[in-house]
Amino acid sequence: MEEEFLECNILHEDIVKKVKQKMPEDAFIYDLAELFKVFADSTRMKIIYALLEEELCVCDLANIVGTTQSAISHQLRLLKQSKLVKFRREGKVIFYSLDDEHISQIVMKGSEHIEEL
Amino acid sequence: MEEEFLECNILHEDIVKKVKQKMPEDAFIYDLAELFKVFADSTRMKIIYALLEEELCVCDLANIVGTTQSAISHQLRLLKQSKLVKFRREGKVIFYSLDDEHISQIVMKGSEHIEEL
DNA sequence: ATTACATATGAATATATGTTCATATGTAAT
DNA sequence: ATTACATATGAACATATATTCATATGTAAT
Repeated sequence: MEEEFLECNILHEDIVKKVKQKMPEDAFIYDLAELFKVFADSTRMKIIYALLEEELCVCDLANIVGTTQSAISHQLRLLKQSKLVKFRREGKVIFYSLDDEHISQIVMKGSEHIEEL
Repeated sequence: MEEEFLECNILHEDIVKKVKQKMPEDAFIYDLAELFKVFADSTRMKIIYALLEEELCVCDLANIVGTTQSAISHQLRLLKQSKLVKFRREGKVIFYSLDDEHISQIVMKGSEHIEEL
């Protein structure tokens, strides 16, 4: 017959306090999640794997990944915004390549986890 | 006046062929993207950071993360499905903890990238 | 058995996100 | 200037996903 709305009491107050102190800032967590979002799509992951091998133009990427030029171009924009790829122009063709050594490390750690399942 | 719909010719055939051979299977890429999806949400990232410190129950997680018990519970289900957390029951309380050493490594690599921007 | 409470879960809603289509931009060649 | 083509981009659409709300389940205590 209780009329309370106790969503959730703290069960272990000291532990909660301790963990809260060690938590990173919200903005940091947000940025980190944003970074992992880039890896969280199979089209982008294919692009990344392709670029791990070779500097590639948009058109070749579309062929390798198996989708349209437009889709690749949209995804490259996200990768650019996250500073994961860089590019250079050569006439009409634009070549993309990976911009950061962490990328392969992140991908490798992820694939280790997958392979051990 | 051309009536062709050349979406995208292969520009560098030899390179495309070479990179294609080195590409992982689609299923692997898909699984990898699925894994990174788990890290690609700030609520789950907060849960992960909290669990890096300490084994925690759902209720305490809700307080630390700053959301409802239900939201935490839903997210823990995803983390369970990806084999990233394990749990043990102690009476009414269920304690969650990280299930894999790769998790901290993946998070650390990601945060290195963030911090260098 | 009934009450309390920690957790789980289904359905609904709102929002985010990827692809497609049409079109624009930029560069080179004629 | 005009044509060709590699790439970029805006809008529309479809799908995925996170949270909320209500409610169910499981455990312990009375």
